[in-house]
Amino acid sequence: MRGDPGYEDIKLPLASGSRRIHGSVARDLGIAILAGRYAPGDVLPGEIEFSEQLKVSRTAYREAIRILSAKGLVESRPRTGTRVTQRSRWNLLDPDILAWAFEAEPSESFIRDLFELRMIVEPAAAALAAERRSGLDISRMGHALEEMGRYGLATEIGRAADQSFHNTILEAARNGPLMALSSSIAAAVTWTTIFKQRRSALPRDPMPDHRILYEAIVAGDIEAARAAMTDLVRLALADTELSLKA
Amino acid sequence: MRGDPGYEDIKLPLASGSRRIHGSVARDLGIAILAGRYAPGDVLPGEIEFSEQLKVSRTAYREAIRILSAKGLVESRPRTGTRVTQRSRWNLLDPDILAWAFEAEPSESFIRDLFELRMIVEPAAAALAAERRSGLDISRMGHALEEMGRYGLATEIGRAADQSFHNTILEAARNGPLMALSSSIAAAVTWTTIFKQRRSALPRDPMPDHRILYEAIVAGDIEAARAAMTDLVRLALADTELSLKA
DNA sequence: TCTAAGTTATTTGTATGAGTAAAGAGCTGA
DNA sequence: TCAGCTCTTTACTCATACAAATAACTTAGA
Repeated sequence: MRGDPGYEDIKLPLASGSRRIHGSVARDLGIAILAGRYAPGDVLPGEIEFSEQLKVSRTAYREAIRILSAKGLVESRPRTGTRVTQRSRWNLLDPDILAWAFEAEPSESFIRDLFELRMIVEPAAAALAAERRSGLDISRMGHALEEMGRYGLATEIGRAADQSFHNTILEAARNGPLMALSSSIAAAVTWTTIFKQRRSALPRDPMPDHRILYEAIVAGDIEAARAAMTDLVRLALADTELSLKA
Repeated sequence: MRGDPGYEDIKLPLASGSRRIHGSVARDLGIAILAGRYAPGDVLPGEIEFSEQLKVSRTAYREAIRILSAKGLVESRPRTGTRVTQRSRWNLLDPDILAWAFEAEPSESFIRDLFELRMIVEPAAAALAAERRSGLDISRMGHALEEMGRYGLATEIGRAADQSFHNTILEAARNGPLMALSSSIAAAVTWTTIFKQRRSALPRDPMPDHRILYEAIVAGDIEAARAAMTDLVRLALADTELSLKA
């Protein structure tokens, strides 16, 4: 199923590959579902048969199914078996599901939907951050920005700084659920960034936009921060679309 | 822990109490964690000890832990045991977690955070819906609105219509991740609505605001839809704050 | 013939016990 | 002081048996 090299080599910050068997099985099945190899409504083979087929114990298999069930991908009942639920019941913002979706070659429309959501959420978060940021937030963002400038997005450490920059903004917004949402999206952004890097070098220097955003938040200028983040996401979308077509 | 009657009597649309043991244990522990009875960093008792204490088999207990782990609440490793993760790693937008949070008497700040997120997401969703709605969407919304007017929010069927109304808007926005986000929030909204109802009758007729929103979406007026939804959420927040203080 | 109650068979759910593998703690030697 | 080893605790995996739930079937009664 995955003769495709390259993915495994990328070290994710929170991928938590979790080499445990139940984790691997959940991951494999999750990817298969998101890839459409099991469609909503499909009934999986029975526990005994399927676990034998996967060469794992029934216990491990069942724990994998519990994981998928917790994320809304499947639903099991006695007698009827375990079936894939309707797509509308999937927790598409779950970090694992997003990661799996990107491993399964996400559709272009899915990526566009994610960017649409970013365009809604992140400017608002930036605005809140400009309103509520503390001195600590500012210094952290400054540090991240500096590292980002020094190493660039082509390096692991540079991407980590980018993530840290965005993450600090979301922390500064002081909103737990919003933070959770952003973490998920951030994971997806990481993947799209990697996508971009895999095709070609980034065609544009991302630093100026980041600096404008940073200045706006430091100044506490709410509307400027909102506008700067809007631009930033828009440009990221443009880059992504470019690399998808390329 | 909960001598407080009333919760169990409320029939939720998708509560899916799932009377299976692993589900109950996950629910109980999840509520305990969200209530702060187990704090981030705390280590749970060992599998054997804890499962005996809970009077369930290790199998069922472990499946419960897998569920919590899938939602980011806990993390288990050999030798270290199972510990509650940092709050920032929790999937606060997971429908189950939101439900558990409300069972655990959510803090006022948490509710405010949720409304803040609604204020960001739902007006944008309404705007998208005004842009993309189909005839089917319109007729569904109209039907829901009518039922809502007929039965009122004090009845089960009326609340279902309210949910259906909002749900259709989010469907009309044609964005999977946004839809998933909204479903989670919708669940929370259900709870806050019930909260409101428990204290006192709703002090204000919600229908006019809903009708204005409906008309805007039907007319395809993007900005009007955005504004109408903004008002609607703002009023809902005001009502909720009122009933929290009462 | 149709309906409703009861029965059966199939599938997931729960329990238990044995053994494996991972990872922190402590020891040992340089 | 520190690198490496052993030890021990803990979750992880496996196999097996049995229980519970429920869709499908069967049968009794009208």
